[in-house]
Amino acid sequence: MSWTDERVELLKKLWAEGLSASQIASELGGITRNAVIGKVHRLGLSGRGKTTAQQPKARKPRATNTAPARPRPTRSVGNTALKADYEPAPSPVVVARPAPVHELEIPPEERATILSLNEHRCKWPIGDPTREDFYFCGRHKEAGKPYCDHHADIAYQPVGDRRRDRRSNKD
DNA sequence: CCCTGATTCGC
DNA sequence: GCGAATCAGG
Repeated sequence: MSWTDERVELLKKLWAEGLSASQIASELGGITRNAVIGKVHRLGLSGRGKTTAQQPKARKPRATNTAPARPRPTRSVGNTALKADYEPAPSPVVVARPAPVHELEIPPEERATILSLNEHRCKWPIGDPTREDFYFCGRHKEAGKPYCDHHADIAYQPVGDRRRDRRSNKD
């Protein structure tokens, strides 16, 4: 992708609005946060209020010449599997109905937004996806699974055997 | 570990 | 000009 006028404008706008580089990167799509930051600097609009002012410490040595020895294994961009990749429930037998927001509180620090959601966080949706206060469970889970143990339990109840102890019917 | 922006420098 | 790699920090 290239920096078309449109994309640059959007970048300026979002940056001005205070979005983080990674957020902007995902908004623009097909770009990494590094690209965004790099562009921001080139445009001369860095230093957006508060940031970690950096001091000219010992710069890194860097490869001294045409070093092809640089291992660069397809760096997977942070939050790749989001938005479009989101799957409600892989289970063919049970529909994981997002529970109402009330009764279902995950500590804010543990919640996952579209941006912090990753391979290690539970993708159980909480709340109404159309609302701003929507979020994902986000608790740590085993890699490879979509949900944390708790929510996996709910999502995978066998159809003919699902009504097990619903206790308080909380999430 | 997750994230943030800042900087360097090979391309 | 671009942006990955790296750095420094939260």
